[in-house]
Amino acid sequence: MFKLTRKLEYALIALSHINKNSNTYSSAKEISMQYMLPRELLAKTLQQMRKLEYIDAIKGPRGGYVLNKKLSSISLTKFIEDLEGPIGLVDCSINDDCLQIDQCSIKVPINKINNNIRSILSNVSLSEITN
Amino acid sequence: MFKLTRKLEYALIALSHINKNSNTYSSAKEISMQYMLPRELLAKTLQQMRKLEYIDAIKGPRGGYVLNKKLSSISLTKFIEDLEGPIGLVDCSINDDCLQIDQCSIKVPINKINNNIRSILSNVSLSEITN
DNA sequence: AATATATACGACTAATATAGTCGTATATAT
DNA sequence: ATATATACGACTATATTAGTCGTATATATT
Repeated sequence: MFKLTRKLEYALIALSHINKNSNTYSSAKEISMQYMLPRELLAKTLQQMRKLEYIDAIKGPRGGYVLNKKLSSISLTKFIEDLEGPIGLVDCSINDDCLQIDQCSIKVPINKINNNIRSILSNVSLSEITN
Repeated sequence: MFKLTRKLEYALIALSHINKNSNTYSSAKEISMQYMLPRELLAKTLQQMRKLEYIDAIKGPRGGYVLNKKLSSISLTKFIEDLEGPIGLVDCSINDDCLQIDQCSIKVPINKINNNIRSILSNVSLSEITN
């Protein structure tokens, strides 16, 4: 319950690695080998992070990725939602199509908890995870 | 991301209903109709809650379920983990079989966040959700 | 110019987890 | 006796997540 996806795990591990090796470009190959992560999936994740402008990509031999944003300026909520979509304990925290309408007894309290979780994650920056 | 399972949703809705109708027994049929929940799945969920002694069951006509525990005395962490197993953002918060071992850069900070989430949920009682 | 190495990306398959159904047994109030 | 309710295991369906593959493109190096 409440597991992070592997994509997120890999993304965080990759960012941590790229951050610690900011003097060079880190390639998908290098990261996948060092942490024993499936290469192609990691590559896709890195590509997604580049699209989201978390990192920059340099093609060709000796190429790879570098940070493009200050990790301390990114909250975990933003990062998770950028990669995986909105955080919501129940569907109706995200959209409105629920048959229950007024019948539903738990919507309000669940959404409070949802906000609490988002707020915890908002108070954690990526640098706290990748350091 | 971070969605509750339907089982959990149904369980909370059912508890809320049973709680509000503590003068009679609430049946699976009645609850499933009122909230438009799939009957069999709800029934299973109620059976699981009975096994966990959250509710008592009475068989036969006019039978159904009643509360067997004070909702205010049960934390959401306990309830979720009883129904769905341990809360853990990553597998290594739960078990130890990870190839990474020392290599892993994110284990410690992730586990801190995990504890924060568990602690939020621990400070919410079922009565806060079902009232 | 040729080669090797790297990212980019869409299409695909595989694996897993969640959701939901069905059949049958048992208890009990009327 | 009958109807209504829980109990429960086996099963199927669906959705989500995880992972692979093929092909294109850019570029440093020789």
